Amino acid sequence: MFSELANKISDSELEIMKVLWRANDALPVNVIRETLQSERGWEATTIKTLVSRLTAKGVLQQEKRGSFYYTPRISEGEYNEWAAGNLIQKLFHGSAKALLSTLVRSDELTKSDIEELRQMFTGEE
Amino acid sequence: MFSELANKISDSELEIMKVLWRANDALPVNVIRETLQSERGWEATTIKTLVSRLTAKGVLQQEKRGSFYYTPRISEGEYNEWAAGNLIQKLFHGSAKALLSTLVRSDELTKSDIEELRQMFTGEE
DNA sequence: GCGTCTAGACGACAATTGTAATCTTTTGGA
DNA sequence: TCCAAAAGATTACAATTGTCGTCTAGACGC
Repeated sequence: MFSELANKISDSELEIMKVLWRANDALPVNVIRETLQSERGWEATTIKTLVSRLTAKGVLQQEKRGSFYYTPRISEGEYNEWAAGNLIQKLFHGSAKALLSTLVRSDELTKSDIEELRQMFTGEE
Repeated sequence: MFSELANKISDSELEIMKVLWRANDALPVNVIRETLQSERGWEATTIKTLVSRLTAKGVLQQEKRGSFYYTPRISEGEYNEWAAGNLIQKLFHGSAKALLSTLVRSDELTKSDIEELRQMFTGEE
């Protein structure tokens, strides 16, 4: 039920979302800007545009407290779940196992990754 | 080393790739068209455009045999690996385990999926 | 040889995206 | 109270994407 929101987030916009998710709190644009200006070298207006677009799309919620503060209407976990599910549908015929097999077979997983996964599946609960 | 090719494939273009991957052989546009016209309801020119774009991007290789036959320059496995790795980098800080945890915690995996995965990690080889 | 059909080239056009500049309205400070 | 700085709105503009239409040059049947 978040897919309508999630599939509207572009790559650049995602950077905005990440800042808000990390902050875990409503933030005004200038705080987002401070973070992303150093991290990505973006101009202030670029950030504003992205925030506006996300708000227009309904992905961010705007709240007036002096200036505007923004809150995501979709959590990082929800988004990540959606994105993973989306990939699985699009490329792996809906089979999470197929995705896993691909990862195991590729260089994506180091030996120690595999060991951790093994523990995840054999370990507790 | 396939990332330059992979990250240029758009969603619609991917449908073309899937047909070629399934065929596992070079195909002329009209065969691709027959498949996709029924499956997706696309007009012939739409298919041609997508094939041309993929060729221009270097993702498909064109070979003149009477009419043109097309072959992918990236395999489905390579593409899927790239896409999975890309997702992991973009959303899971490079941790395949984090992706897995998300899948396990979400509805993406059924009980029997999890059982299969457990076997994958504890079973043979 | 002539007309038709098709493959391929080229053009089109709106929506989205990445990246920003400029204009306007607040607003906090001297 | 007036101004500069910040915040927000508006505009911009090229590239990509999704979807097609049209035009042309061969290929094929009669």
